[in-house]
Amino acid sequence: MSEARVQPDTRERILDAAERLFMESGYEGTSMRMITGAAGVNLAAVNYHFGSKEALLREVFRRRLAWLNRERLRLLDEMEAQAKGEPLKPSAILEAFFGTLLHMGTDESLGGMTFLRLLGRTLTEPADFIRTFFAGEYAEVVDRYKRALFRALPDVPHEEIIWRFHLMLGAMSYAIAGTDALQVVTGCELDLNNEGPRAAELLSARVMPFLLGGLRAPLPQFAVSPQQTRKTEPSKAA
Amino acid sequence: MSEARVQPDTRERILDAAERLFMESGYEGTSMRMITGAAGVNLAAVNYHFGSKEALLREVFRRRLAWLNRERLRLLDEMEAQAKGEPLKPSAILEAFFGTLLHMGTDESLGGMTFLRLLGRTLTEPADFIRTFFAGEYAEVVDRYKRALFRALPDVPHEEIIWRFHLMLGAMSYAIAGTDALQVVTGCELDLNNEGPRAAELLSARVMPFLLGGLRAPLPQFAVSPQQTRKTEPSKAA
DNA sequence: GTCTATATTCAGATAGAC
DNA sequence: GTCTATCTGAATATAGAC
Repeated sequence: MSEARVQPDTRERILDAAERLFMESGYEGTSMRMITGAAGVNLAAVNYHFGSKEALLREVFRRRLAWLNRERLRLLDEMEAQAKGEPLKPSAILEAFFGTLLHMGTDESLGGMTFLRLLGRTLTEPADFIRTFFAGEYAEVVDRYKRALFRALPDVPHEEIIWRFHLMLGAMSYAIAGTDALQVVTGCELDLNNEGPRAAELLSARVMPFLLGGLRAPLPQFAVSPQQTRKTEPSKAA
Repeated sequence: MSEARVQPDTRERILDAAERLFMESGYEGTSMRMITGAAGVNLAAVNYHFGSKEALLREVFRRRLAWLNRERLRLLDEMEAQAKGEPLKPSAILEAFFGTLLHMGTDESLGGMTFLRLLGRTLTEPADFIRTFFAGEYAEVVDRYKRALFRALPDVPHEEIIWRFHLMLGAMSYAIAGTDALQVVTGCELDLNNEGPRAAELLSARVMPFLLGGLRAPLPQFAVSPQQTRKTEPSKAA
């Protein structure tokens, strides 16, 4: 990376501004003029540096997901090496997958809470090119973690595990992205916005027990077919 | 609001088309021309009948949420009357809140799966007017259900209950709205799209145990006693 | 109530001077 | 690499005939 010290690097400023604005207003709701205005650069600079608005969005994510994917794979490799062939604990798998994500929220150089919220929100953007982009970016990591969960929960049908993976992703995404949306719905302000870097720790303590509780909940009747699974008694709260 | 004649009712056709297109492409991603084209009506008809695109969106939701809110309140009233002052069971509360929602997915006259997915997806739309609209529509029902949960879980801090309400809403919304988005992420096709009316039953059997497991998961350490905010070990492992 | 035609604004993208 | 000026198309909305 060539450090443009004299100037605060046009490229980076565009990416930072786009990251924040896509988070606040969504992809369709953010115009190039809003981005270049906020970044303090010329309108033409986006197309010069990135080629198009779509390509800009992809680059906004690529620079963050590169680290996230690498870290998630590294942690899984490490845990599996230590386990010497034994299945991992579900809680350890979730901690690696979601904890790594939440860690980004504490580190501004990894995008901080802005990127976390952008990521959660963008997963529901309907545009086709966004969905195909994420499919490619996530494929390897999700496949590895899915297989780790299959081994960790040998009595649970694979389809059920995939469903619960979906549900955990959904809960986590809303917990992060929908902070203000859901606050409006539940009419109650949660202490996330004012906490800055600590927000991710608070989130983690709140969310991880919920996810584990959901993942290990009793199976629905019709899903138990292959071999009668011991009903995981959902340890009562409080 | 005056009744139109025998016609296939321009107003309804616009609402139906808008419901589907907003679900598929989002609010910003759907143009008036797409809507009037799909509905087979004139472009000017939307502004004649509804006044603006924003007002159209609100009306799309109002005609469905009227039933949903009424039914949710009715069920809660009924249960509370039968309980004669005793707290309700958490599972009964969730069944009333989320089961009513899922029931709409089985009934085409209530919008079917199209509306369910639209609702889940629209909760994350960043536009301001959408968020304030939902705040007003949801206020009463959410307040009533929150209070029912407070009574049902007297040992759990209110803030924790609200968080878990958020998380349940998020999981449910993604399970419904993000069907294709998350399928792309997890790289696995779930049997939702082809099941038609049965989709809601399948969803219910899959999702309700997960939600209950999450709601009743062990509490994070710091939520029990307000002073110590230690790093939390989310209780038991596998 | 429905339609045509149009006003107005704003979007993404680019050509070409510097 | 950066900037001005502009192209082209599409968006919402409305005026006014029928």
